[in-house]
Amino acid sequence: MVTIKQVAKRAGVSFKTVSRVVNNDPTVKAENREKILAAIEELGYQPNLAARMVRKKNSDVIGFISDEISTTPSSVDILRGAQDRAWELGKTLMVFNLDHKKPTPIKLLEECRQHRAEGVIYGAMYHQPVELPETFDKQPTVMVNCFDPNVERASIVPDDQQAAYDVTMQLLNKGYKRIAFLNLNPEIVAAKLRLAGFEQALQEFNIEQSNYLVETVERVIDGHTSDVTREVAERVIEEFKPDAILCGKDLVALRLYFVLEHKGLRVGQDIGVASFDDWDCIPQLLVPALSSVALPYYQMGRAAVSRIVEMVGDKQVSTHIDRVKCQISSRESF
Amino acid sequence: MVTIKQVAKRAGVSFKTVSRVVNNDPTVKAENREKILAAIEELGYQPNLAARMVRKKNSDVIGFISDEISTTPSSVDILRGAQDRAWELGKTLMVFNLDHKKPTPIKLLEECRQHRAEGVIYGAMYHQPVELPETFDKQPTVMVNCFDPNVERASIVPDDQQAAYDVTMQLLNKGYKRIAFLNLNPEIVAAKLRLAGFEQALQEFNIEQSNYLVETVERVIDGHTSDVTREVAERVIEEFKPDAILCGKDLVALRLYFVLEHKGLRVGQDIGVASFDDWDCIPQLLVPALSSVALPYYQMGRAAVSRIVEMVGDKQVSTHIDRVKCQISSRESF
DNA sequence: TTGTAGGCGTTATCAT
DNA sequence: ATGATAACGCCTACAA
Repeated sequence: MVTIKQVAKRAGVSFKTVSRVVNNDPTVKAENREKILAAIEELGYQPNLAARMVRKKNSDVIGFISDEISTTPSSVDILRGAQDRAWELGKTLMVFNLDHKKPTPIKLLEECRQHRAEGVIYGAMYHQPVELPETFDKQPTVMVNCFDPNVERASIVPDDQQAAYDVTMQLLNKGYKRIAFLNLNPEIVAAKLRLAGFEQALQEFNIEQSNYLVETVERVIDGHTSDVTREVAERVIEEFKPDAILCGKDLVALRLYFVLEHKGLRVGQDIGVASFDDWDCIPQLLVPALSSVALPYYQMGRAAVSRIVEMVGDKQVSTHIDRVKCQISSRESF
Repeated sequence: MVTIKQVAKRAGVSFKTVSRVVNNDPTVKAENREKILAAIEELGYQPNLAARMVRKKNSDVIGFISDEISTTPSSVDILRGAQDRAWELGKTLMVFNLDHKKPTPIKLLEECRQHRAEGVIYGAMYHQPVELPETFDKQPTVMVNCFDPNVERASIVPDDQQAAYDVTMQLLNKGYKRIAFLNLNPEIVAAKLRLAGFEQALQEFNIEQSNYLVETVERVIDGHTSDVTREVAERVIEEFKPDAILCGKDLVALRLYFVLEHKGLRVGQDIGVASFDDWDCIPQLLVPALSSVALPYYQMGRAAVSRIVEMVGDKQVSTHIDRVKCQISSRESF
């Protein structure tokens, strides 16, 4: 590999002058700068970041420990956002995956520290509580799409309650009066928060208990989650006769579309449908296109990096939880 | 940060002895090893990889330039596979995303070289030709899910032709006699290869041209691809009356299911359906569950890292193209 | 404006 | 079995 000294020799100056050019120090004679830049070009010199890192105190590296994030199709956007923001700020994101049978978070954190990461981001595949080991206190840490139920830690999560409130309000404002909510497994954080937002909106409209319904479409048996959307949806439509259905995620809506197609009910006309996730191409693929509340994963990823860089700079630890607003992608299903 | 010297002081030995312990050099007295390990534990010492890298010639870093890979839900599995394999081999994968309006591949390659990456993997979101700049010749390079149409370069791609051949053979063996193939945009590599595999199987069964049909379900207008599965499927079913339909991807099959539901045709009974991708939970979500040929993304990611590590070790450049076999996930749709 | 000396944390060499 | 000493490529401080 080409070193700074070889460039210096080629350009006929001392290596320090080359260093100045590389680091944009203005105190270099234009003529020398030209020569040096030419030499750099010719030799294909690239500064050795490792050597630089040894001498300087900052590594410009941010660790990202992703708890099955890249296993889940939608939440990869967190990584994309984080990557993009890191690039903008001149930082390098070093990503480590954490799978079922894979290294512990502690091992991955050690890896981060060996690379002298200035801070560490811990991201989860879906909004959930995560108890991080104490070792995470040793450097700035930001949690994305998760939070520590015991310790106060800087966190970025989607505002699920606002999301449910907003979409329910929009349904009510459009005149829907009997809404059924096909919620996810009630144990998960998002389901709880969305239920709260849903009921909050209903209260504002003074909708009575008999005029709305909440059902779960996920059965958990032995830790395995199975989906029962079709049977639940059929029953709900038969017995409760809703004029609109809010789905816990796009895949629930997708199954619902099949049920409605089968029953001859036209989405957007005979019955309104709304959903959460706005996952990839699924909403546009459906006919009519599904209105869905987008989870702001990309923004969350960006926010996480912004936050960690702030923490590294200020040294002041602000441990508040950022709830990122979710936007409704309005289409034709209600 | 704790240095090796601080550990040495604590343990009452020279820093070189500590270095030996850290690097598993057996020539250290057991008693001293104990003391040193204890000191390391107490101080929370983590070796500085940057400093190590300055001294050693190998960085154990592999660069991964992902061309919109993480934008595409399925192909992230390439990254997962690469990460996993890298971890197994004691390497660190440094991932850089390449988006539409983002840094050029050349810039990202420079980044890799600044980190002294031992080799670079270039991954694409879907099987396609990619012309890499000449600068990629300067170090071991492996292409995943893509290939260079001009230069011979080590590449890992899915065996689309075999995939189509296998699934078509399976359809024919099960007794289907009039197969319609709803293929993707014929300009893309996968579509061409699959068509070849499809026809190869038909020939082996001596199926005449009048007894199979190939249609495109993607319209490209001004560079934008739009899907016309529904209208094409309706026409094909009406006019050609196939007993089985092979879909270019799961999302095409998904749309087809709606058409079939609408027409009252029962999948797996009145008509067989097969597909490519085996994308996430979509195949299982459909009723009956969709049989689909899985793209071996995870394996390809692993293979890419294995390959680059070999190249780094052997210095002998083998530029052949690895075609990774695709497995059929058999379910109930045919 | 430029160059020299010293040091960052580690590994390699060669004594002891 | 252990420890000085040099070296890696770069940056900082200071001197010229």
